[in-house]
Amino acid sequence: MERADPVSLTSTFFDRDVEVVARDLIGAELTVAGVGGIIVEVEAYDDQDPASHSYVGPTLRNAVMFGPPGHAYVYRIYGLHWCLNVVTGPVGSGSAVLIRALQPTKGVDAMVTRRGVSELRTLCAGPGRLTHALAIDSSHNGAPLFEAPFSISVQEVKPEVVAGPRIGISKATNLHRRFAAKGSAYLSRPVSLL
DNA sequence: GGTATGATTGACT
DNA sequence: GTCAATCATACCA
Repeated sequence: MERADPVSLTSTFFDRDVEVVARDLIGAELTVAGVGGIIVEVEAYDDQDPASHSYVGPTLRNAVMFGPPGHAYVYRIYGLHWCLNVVTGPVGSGSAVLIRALQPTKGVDAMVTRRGVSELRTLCAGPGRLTHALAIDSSHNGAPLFEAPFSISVQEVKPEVVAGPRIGISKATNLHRRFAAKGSAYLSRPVSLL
């Protein structure tokens, strides 16, 4: 049988508007050292967005967001979890896509061991869970996601994408900048219709 | 110098 | 449903 192979993404993919990249990332496969899965949930942020870390302009913490597209912005949240973002273009726009949930496909055993749970549904369902499962931490901050140990590739099947309000923020809740694979069982939470 | 606050999760009532 | 864990950053004195 014939089928197209997955296409690995390069830096140009990320050098576009943050919402466009966010939608296109749904259904792509993200792995770190061969461990990961299909991206099923993301959120978009930029420097015009009161809920974004980049809203206040460049600082030591968010410097990576204002750097080249395709690089990882990793930060600690609530003192105990890591969150993974992909910087998007153009350079200096302070925009990034928060990766919120994966459907596990590669290296499931390794992820189960790291997380200490075996249910696939919750293995990578949430930004903190996902980074734990893939062993992502501050050492990856600023690293290019289109080079080893990272890999992002577009799959042959593109899920239908739905949008809704973002999760866990108190500002700009009217913006529908959360994107998810419709009907996926691996989301951190169902997409609200608000 | 001190203090308030989160793009969260897991445990518990 | 409520709440503690735990710390880098931001902001105020």
